[in-house]
Amino acid sequence: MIINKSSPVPQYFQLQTWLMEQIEQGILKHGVQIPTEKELGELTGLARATIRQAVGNLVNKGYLIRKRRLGTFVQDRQNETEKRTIIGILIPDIRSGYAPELARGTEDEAAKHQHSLILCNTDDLYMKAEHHADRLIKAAVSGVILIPTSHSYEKNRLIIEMFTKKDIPVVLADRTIPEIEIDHVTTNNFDGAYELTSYLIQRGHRKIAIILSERISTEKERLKGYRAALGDHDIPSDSSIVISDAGPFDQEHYQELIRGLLGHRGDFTAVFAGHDRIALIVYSIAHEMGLTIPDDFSLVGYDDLPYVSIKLTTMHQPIYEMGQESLKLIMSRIQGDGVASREIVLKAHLVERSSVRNNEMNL
Amino acid sequence: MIINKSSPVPQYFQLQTWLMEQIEQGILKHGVQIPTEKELGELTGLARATIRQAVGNLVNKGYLIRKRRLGTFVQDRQNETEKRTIIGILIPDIRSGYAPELARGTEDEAAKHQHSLILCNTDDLYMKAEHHADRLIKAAVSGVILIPTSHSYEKNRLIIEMFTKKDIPVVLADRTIPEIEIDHVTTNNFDGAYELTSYLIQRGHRKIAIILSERISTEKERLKGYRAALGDHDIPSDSSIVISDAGPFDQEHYQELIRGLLGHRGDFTAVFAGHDRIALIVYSIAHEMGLTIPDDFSLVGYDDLPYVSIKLTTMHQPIYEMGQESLKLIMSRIQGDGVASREIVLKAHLVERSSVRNNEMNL
DNA sequence: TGAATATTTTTGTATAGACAAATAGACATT
DNA sequence: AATGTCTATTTGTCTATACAAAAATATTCA
Repeated sequence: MIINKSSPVPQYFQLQTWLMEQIEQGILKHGVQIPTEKELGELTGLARATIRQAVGNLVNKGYLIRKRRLGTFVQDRQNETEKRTIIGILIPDIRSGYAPELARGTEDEAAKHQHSLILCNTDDLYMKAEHHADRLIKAAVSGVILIPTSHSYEKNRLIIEMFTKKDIPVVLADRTIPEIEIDHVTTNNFDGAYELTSYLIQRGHRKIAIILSERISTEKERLKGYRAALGDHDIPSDSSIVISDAGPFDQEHYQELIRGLLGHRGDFTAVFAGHDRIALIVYSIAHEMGLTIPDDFSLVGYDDLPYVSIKLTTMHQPIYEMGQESLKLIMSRIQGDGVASREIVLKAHLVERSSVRNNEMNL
Repeated sequence: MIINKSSPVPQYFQLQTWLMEQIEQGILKHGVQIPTEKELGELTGLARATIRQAVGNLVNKGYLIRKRRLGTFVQDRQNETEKRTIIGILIPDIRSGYAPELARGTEDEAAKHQHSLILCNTDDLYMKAEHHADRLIKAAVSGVILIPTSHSYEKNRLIIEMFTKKDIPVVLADRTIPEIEIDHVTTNNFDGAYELTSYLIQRGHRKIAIILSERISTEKERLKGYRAALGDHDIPSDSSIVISDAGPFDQEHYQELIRGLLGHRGDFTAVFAGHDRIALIVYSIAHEMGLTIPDDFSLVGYDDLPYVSIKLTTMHQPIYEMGQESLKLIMSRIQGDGVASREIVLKAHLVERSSVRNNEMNL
């Protein structure tokens, strides 16, 4: 190693750069002693003060550590990675649906890995999501769990790119985005809806109404499962009792749709609500109209939300586990897994309560 | 300023300390030029290299900034505060009760102030709380919102001290801790319970059962309000229908207690549930036993939890606002408000639904 | 053998002096 | 008025030297 005395770059800086390269290229590894100041003096022909300046700067930056009488040693710069122990979660609203359960599963798993969780509510708005993404990047999160919004796939992609540009791994939870290679965790929505629909059919229901929003990937799958089950049982689909474009969840809008549906009750004997919150609205509207469940019609939901006080037969989704698995994927990416994007599909299972009437004898 | 040449503490360190004190005591303010190296040399009698070492260290630490030809200036250490834009929230369980609403209010307000929110679930366990506190401190949060656990005031204090030792402001939300000077936000639990009890009395109820846990500060206040209302209406308290030591919320335990209470139904015409989750259990146990509300007995709750599908008359607590106000208190502390500890009391209001029967004619 | 002591090495602290580089501000030039 | 040049000042870089302090190692002594 030669110091260029005529270079405009300071000699201490030349030495400092040289040492840093050695460390970063792994030539000088953690714990290894670098030459003593005297030796460096002989090597470079520089005065000890100059050498001290170079080494001192690297000590300040955390690359080296000096030990009196023993020498100067290479330090593992674990500080940086140690500081970055935060994961972000972008969720539409922590108050709604399964969000608390998901957040809890994620946080518990994060805690196991000594990580913290930053909670961001997007309200399905691009502006808010962007704003949060910006701050998450500034906070140097080491990974992000995203529940894609139902509004625009394009916008979701933009958000994802904000992170991937900075090499921050992203995992999608529950919902997916088409045509994008990214780790994601879902449940078997098709199979679940198939099972749930078959359950209704087995209990003698042939006129099964359904209400959900096709625009959301999970509900789209459920609609497919519903149709497949009907088809396999040779039941023709009746489009008048299929509301598949209900749009993103909006209390009032759904109330209206459901009032409309319950208006011509002769057309169905059971209602498949796209998820439990829809089922709750169906229940309350039915109550309003003086109808009782399952006597006047049967009702099933999807999710198995906690703290639901009605006896709703529904598909239990392993939301807590979804949070856990999402975080595990993030952790494996953080630890440098370079494998292709992975998909984890968890299994939902039917929870039988008492919102479905057995109509078999009526057949 | 005199350097003690015979002191065992290095002279550069003496100078460095002196300069730092000047800055931290505000004698040398942001932007002010400190004496030039030459002047410091004359002042202290030290060699320039020694002075450079002292000043250099402070430059490294970010206290000073050197400008060639111009001199050395005091730097506002805003980097740190700029990076620290994270608030922690310690909550028993994000899934339960009003936690999501509180988290949402907090997060929205934090976003307004360009801050992020780290969510920590403690499960009311000291071990978990300590663990989270540790990591929040390492993550350099600039403030913490704590929902005290019901288990032990001592333990809560320990957690608070972990933060205050590091000058991290703490705000208590909802529940309070006695004998501790700290910012907190609550609702008027006494007045609310008084109003709610009076409401029942006005509707002809004189035998009002209550179930809650006195160990939780909020519920203790509610019990007092309940008793005050009874007293003011000259209704003697019947201890056989007062369950005030139900302990921290535990689904199964409460189910048992409520089954016991509903066993001797002649003793009361209304039940005051300490909070909505208790009310939901009362409702479902009543349902199990074939009782209907409000026909067989009346029921009121406290909280006004969202997504409750029964028509429960209850006190609406401004939980979202509580989250907002808590965060505002934190922000004012961050901005250096040194005032004495503050208490914000928000107002709850009665939400009349249909779980209370008007018994007035029966009197 | 084991404890006390001395030696040696390496970083830590400190001095004195020199020239380089940047630049605000004064001054000169176009 | 705009631009270029000079100057003084301050920090930036660098050398050479000296003694201090810590600590591993060798040596001495009881």
